[in-house]
Amino acid sequence: MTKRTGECAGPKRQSIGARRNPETEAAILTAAADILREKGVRGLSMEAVARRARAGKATLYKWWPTRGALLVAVYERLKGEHPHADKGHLLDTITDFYRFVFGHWQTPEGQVFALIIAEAQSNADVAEALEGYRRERLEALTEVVSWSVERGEIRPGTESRALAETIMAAAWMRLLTGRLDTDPAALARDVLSGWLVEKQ
Amino acid sequence: MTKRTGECAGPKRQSIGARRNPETEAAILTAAADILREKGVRGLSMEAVARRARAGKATLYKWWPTRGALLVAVYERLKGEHPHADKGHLLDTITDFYRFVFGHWQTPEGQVFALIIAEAQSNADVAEALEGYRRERLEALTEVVSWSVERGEIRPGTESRALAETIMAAAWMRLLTGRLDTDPAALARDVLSGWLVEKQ
DNA sequence: TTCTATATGAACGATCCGTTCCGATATGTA
DNA sequence: TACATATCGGAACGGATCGTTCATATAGAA
Repeated sequence: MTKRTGECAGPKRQSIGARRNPETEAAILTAAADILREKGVRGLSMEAVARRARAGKATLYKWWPTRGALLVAVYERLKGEHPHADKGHLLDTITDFYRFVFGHWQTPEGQVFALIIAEAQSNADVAEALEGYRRERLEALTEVVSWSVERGEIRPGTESRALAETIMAAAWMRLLTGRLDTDPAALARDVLSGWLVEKQ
Repeated sequence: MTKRTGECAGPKRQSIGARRNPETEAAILTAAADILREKGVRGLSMEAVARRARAGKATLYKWWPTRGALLVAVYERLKGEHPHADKGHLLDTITDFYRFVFGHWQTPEGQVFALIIAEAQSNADVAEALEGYRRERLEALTEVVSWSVERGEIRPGTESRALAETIMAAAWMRLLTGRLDTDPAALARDVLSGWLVEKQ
């Protein structure tokens, strides 16, 4: 079994003097993202990224000292905006939320997120970055939920943040167990119906 | 930086004829579990396991062709029973459930579970084993929830399996984001209070 | 006894690790 | 102009692991 060693892509760059070359940074992050898409996280070696980006390993290690740092950088670059458009009813809003994230996670770019969670289990740098992102997303989701609470859609006394975390956990669970084909509307109903004041 | 290469432990075994040596299997799985405890998943190389178990690499690869297969075998051996003692009230039952799993996941043995989930993101064998385990656990939890539904504790019309999955997802979320110090009672309340007929 | 399947230990070529050199390039300052 | 500075690509290193393949020894099964 001959192991295909990654091909080189793109032109070679040079130093542009006593400052960092933005093209080099872009080329490396692009190469890393491409490798992740094509070969998964197991194929993402520093060697392979340097080869593909036509960059020196010294350059790579200078700016991203660990594989975790590189992974986080790729992720920061790829992560899309999660719009939380308030649809007037929380059930619709969360259905849309699930539809959006499941769709996003099914794209090659979105699949990186599962790898980030995986890497975070054995890499403190990645874990820290993931935790920051989780908090950020939780706050945004909490805000949407709290609007619904103010409108009286939800049982009085409900803690918005707790419910938001439940909503988020259900999504992560589907991601990590390969069930992104779950029906967003059904999931939203399963998660939320207990909390809604007006029973459907 | 001198990298400590794992020590050998235990006696050397021999062939016991034209059949598999159960001592070899035990020695290898024990060595793998020990390495996981001591050095984490990054230290779990086939080389290191063979060295520590005083086994030949050929033997290792014969029975566990991939690292994922070995990880699953270790996990199958370590996984403890999750007792779902019905406490009469679902809130108490789930509080106990969270207390048990968080405690278990904080032990060296339990930490393997997070690594299994991580490995499942890039290893189909592990993903399949994880999915089987998830289904098994979900059924057990669903049963407990359904008892509660029958007792009338929960809003009528609640789907036991959906609620059970929500309960489980909340636990996984805490595991994967390093928040096993979450208060079990508070979490159970945050997840369940919307579904309980008698408020708070 | 002969056949078969196992277990250990050693070696192989290959890959990746993290680091360290080198020479070339281009900026900013004196 | 002259020079120090900082980057970049490329190559090499010692070490570790990978997955495979030998040789040798063991002992049950036919």
